[in-house]
Amino acid sequence: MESLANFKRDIYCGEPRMAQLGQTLSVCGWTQRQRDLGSLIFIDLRDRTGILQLAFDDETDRAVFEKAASVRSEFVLAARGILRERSSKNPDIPTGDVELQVTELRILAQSETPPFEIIEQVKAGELVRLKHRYLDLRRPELQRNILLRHQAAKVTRDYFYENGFLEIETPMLVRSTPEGARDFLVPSRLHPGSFYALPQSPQLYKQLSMVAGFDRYIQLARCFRDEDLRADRQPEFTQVDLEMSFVDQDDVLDMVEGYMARLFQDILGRELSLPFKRITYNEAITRYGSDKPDLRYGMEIFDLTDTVKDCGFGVFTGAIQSGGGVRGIVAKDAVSTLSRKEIDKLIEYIRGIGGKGIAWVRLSPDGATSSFSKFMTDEEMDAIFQVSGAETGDVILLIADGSNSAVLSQLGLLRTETAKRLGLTQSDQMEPLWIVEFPFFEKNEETGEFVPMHHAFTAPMDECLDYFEIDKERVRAKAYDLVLNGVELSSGSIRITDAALQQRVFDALGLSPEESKRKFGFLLEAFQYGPPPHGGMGLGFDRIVMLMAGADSLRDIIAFPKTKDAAEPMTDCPDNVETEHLDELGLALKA
RNA sequence: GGCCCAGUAGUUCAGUUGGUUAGAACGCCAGCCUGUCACGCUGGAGGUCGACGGUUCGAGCCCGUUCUGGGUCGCCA
Repeated sequence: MESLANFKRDIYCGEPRMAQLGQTLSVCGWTQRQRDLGSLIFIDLRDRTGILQLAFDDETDRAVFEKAASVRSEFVLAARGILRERSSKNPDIPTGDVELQVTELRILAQSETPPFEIIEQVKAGELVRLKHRYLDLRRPELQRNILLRHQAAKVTRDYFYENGFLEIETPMLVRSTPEGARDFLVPSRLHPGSFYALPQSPQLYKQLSMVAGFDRYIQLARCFRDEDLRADRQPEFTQVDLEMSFVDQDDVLDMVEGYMARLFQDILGRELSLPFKRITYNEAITRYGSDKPDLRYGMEIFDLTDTVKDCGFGVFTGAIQSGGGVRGIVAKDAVSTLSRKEIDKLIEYIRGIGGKGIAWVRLSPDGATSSFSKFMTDEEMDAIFQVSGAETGDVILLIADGSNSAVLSQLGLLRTETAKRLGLTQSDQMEPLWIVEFPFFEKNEETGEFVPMHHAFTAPMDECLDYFEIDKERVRAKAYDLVLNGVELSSGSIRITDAALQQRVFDALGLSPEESKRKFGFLLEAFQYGPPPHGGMGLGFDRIVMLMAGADSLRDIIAFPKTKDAAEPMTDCPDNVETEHLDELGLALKA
């Protein structure tokens, strides 16, 4: 190992060009590859900007040459030399016209042979890469993603700062709230038996910042939720959290649309056309069976309930008689992709999510085949074709269930799954969409209780105030979600600032005055001192970066992510702690 | 918590109806090589077949349990 003394890097590996020919340059980096041709050695030196070829030949000092011969993959080198033109050029890399004829070489660090190759098209599995995350991060793909994330963070701050937002840090140690997701708890040493929670979002603090008069707040906030993971869900994540005073819904949506447009323009050079489409929650559910539909493809849901209510197929009539219905989607030009075997897989998928099955029609050019036509008259089948709008080459997929909401949610998932199988989700089109007019209440199917769909401080729509006590399911909220290509990117709302209205909400939720005071007293108290009308939202920064990077998983755009069960293989976290440590916290583990 | 998929050399994988000494590619090590850039050529090393138990004369292969990783539903803004 050699020292860096009296060596000063003056250029990154990815930068040298023909313009610098003849100059003496100093570079530092990692050995991508060493090629020893006998009396000629090449080393590809890599840093975060790219690769530069170092050349050693008979003009090289013998000791330097032998040192170059000893270099192996991922050795850290400092090299000084003269930039010269290559005799045979490499058009595949930006520095491919030049190479550094090395006169001085230092091996700053050696390296074990890495457990996997540091290359773009890595073949190693997730686990081995996560165990050596610092090596995986050296790969160009992850280097690009982390750089992209950095740029996105910068554009985010630029945009909101330019629009008068203040960045305010909110606490990481907060009061636990029983609502919503599970909290990560942090035991308090100074208050044995008491716990902090890590914030699920800075919701209450940003509202208090509005009461404090900061008017516009922004934070790239770390948030924590102790729930099961998915490809697009990590236990800790970053939210572009914002709140604005003296605004109504449209002001917030406009501000966020401007942000998204700026982000995509500045970073990807892509134009998002404004304003974004808006549809209501009810419309989204009826047309797409989802509150986060992917609009890159159609496949809208149609209703066959009336058409088949008197047909001879018991599955259909049975569902309708028990209060449900029959609806379906048409997969355009899918007859070759959706063979009977493939449809069987879809049926299996539907059963996996609690459905009973799929009734289908394949309209192949040499005649239609169907799982249920033998129960139907020709006229009834024609009516189905009519309503569905299906044509030759299409496949009709139908779901019948005794509950309409089950029909719709199954079709929503089936629509997504079918699109995946048809390759419709490969498109790099961007289809942003606002979902507005969310229901205020959501009925818990098990307990029958009404809970807020968003949260208890969400303002109801003005025209819904009359239904609060008489028809809860009819109350809609000034709550909105931003969806991009089927991914929920953000949600927000206008907040309640009127004490009397807030009390009506608590009453409707069955929260006693004592209970609401105990849980949210500080907020209610603050609202007695002149709260400005305000609203805002929280955008999933990780998901936005994921979409911009074209990544399939959040793990690809977070430097040090967790695995599916919220562990980190590299540091073996979480881990046990010493008994003394627990004692100090007044904690004991269950045997 | 449910369902599905995967686990064999450092890595990615193959491994026949259960049958002798478990293979390939890349990587690694050594030698040769003056224009390579996924250098080339020659040779070599490298395995608790995730773990435990069972069936069998005999298990990488069959059965059970379990661990690990991934996807998904529930859950979750």
